[in-house]
Amino acid sequence: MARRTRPPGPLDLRSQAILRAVIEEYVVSASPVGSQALVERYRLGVSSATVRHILAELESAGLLTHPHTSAGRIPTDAGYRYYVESIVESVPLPQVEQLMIRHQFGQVEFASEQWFRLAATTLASTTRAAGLATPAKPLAAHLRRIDLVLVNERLASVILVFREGAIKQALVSLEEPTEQEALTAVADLLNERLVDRTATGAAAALEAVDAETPSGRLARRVGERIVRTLREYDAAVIEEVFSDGLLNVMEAPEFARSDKLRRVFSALENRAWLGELVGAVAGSNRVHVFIGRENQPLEMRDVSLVLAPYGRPGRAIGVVGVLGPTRMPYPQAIGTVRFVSGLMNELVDHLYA
Amino acid sequence: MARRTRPPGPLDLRSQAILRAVIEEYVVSASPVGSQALVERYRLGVSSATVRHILAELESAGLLTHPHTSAGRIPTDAGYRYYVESIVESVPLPQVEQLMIRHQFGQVEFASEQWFRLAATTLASTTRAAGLATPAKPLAAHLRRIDLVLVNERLASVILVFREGAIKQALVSLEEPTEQEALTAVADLLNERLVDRTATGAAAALEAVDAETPSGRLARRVGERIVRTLREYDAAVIEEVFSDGLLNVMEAPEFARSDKLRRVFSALENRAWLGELVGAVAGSNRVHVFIGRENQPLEMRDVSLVLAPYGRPGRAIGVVGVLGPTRMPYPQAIGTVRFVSGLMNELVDHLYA
DNA sequence: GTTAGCACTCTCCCACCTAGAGTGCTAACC
DNA sequence: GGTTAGCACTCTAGGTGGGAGAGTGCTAAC
Repeated sequence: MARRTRPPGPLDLRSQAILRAVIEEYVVSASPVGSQALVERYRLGVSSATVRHILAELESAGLLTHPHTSAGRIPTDAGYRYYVESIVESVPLPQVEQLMIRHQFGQVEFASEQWFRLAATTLASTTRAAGLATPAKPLAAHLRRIDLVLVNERLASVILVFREGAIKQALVSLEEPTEQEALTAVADLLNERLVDRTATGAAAALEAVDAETPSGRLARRVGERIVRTLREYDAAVIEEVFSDGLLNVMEAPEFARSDKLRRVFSALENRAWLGELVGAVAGSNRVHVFIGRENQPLEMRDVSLVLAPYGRPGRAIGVVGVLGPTRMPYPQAIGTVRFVSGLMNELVDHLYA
Repeated sequence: MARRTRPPGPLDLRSQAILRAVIEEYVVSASPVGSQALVERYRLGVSSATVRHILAELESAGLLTHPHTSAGRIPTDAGYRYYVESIVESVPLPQVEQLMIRHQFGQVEFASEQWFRLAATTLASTTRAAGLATPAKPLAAHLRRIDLVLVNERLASVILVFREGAIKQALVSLEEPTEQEALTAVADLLNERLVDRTATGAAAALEAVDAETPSGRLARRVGERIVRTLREYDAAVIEEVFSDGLLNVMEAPEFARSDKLRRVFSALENRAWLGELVGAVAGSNRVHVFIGRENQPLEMRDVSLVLAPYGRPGRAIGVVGVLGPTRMPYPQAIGTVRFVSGLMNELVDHLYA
């Protein structure tokens, strides 16, 4: 038997149809699919013996597998991959649902910090999987405005507004008792010098501030805090990943025992990996699919991700998508993610138009 | 047998000691405790037969129960309640850990939006349960400052800074193409009229703005958006519940099958209930313990919560605490929650001092 | 190339058994 | 009267064995 996991290669149409049938049957039934069931439920025009023959071929090509001798076939990760790449088209979200979702987004049109949350929630309920979304993070933060508010005489709150609409806040302790007027003057000065700059630009501009006068020292101190906040903001790969509908994933029978679930949750807490994914997805404008063991951290071996970027290329990028069991209705998931990322693009466009 | 769940009543010292031994043994072993094991591991000075007798009494008092005839005893919710109320004192966190935690909080002393996240993370890792925390939400939002930034000629971003240091952002669409100068003028006007007011006060003050001039109309439009944002902020019972370490809960053997876990997660998504809890806890300055079925939503029947408020009574209140299986080391959990809520109080005090 | 037929394999489920843990009760003891 | 040893009893966990059912792979015929 030299034909052990022969590389996939192009499949003839009949084999494709059978692979497709196995996958689509398995996606709904969650249990191995036998040759009998296939001939009964799909008009393949051949007998179960022939189907068995082809199933054996698909298995030796590495696209299907066997839990044990006398069980039906289940797709491998490679099988799903072939299915997604070569067999099916994505299924667009039905018009009715598109309208409903547009309506919901209309409700939060003027609350930009809600957008990505709603995206995750929408994806979760539409695909019955977990929805994921990150806010659109600027590649390099450009200051748009600085605001200083006195909290008490030795503590000030710095509010930074970025060109992309994001906001950051930080506290600065003050060396001397200070009044709001002095702070406001410093804010005016810093607005003049630092606005429209990135972290390094702001640091350079700050050097030019006279450190001899009391107000100059105050400006320096506050300015340094601002630069540090900018640097921290730039350094964060992703600011936040919002997820919703993890309950949907818990309901899948493959996660009935909680050790598998635990793996998924611990992977979701793995910020470094999520950052990498966002990076991978942000590059192009497509919907990306990551299936089972294709995912770097082994914890994610039982789930698939369907992700798409949104935002303004080169300026601010976020990611939306779904996470579900590898046994996932990919065509629908891809269609839904495509629609939602498009919607997010429209919203973000308003900020730049 | 008329002695079916006789009300607890005061227990003699020996019964208390045995109840305590059963609970503490069960908390670490997670399996029913028999009379034999008790005499072996705790010097009770009596034989297993006597212990059996007392166990039977504790059971008829409703403090212990039996999974089945030939199994040992496990505590009931009432048993844990009696244990927490009448038998044990809370165990303070060891000095070493207190220092480590203080050090970590020192790192984020000037990043107030991190405080409650760190609280949850700290509680999770220290108690090996899930940590929960809400930001300190003002009871009624007082405006401290308004900032307007032009996004594009028909869209402006409103930034509201509250007395308590919180920030809210909203977008306003503008009826006519507008320049930043005009917006800044409006911001000055609104700052003058609306600052230090609550939602209703601001709405009243807005009435006085002349709606005839173009800038008056702009001020009205922006002002109305501000009032709506204030109202929304006030209406939200809790803004956000941050949780960390849910993995710890998943690891407990009682959640090996995922249906129980699912219940917990779905209860955590129940905002209304969390709001009620926060309300209940916010009133007094104690650590509150909610055990198993004492919790309103039946989904929470398998877990306990140990919660404490922090913040400024009458002004801004948040809640920190842990969520774990009912089989939880209560004395340690209570001690840790008490310590962390004290720490949070210190941090918040800086904002008011 | 396709199909019917068939032996084979493996899981699932049920019934059954045994060992072990722990109980409740009773009678004796201090 | 409280405490204890002894004992019969109950229930679970875990192991064994067998039968039904599903599905396979192979072979020989079409």
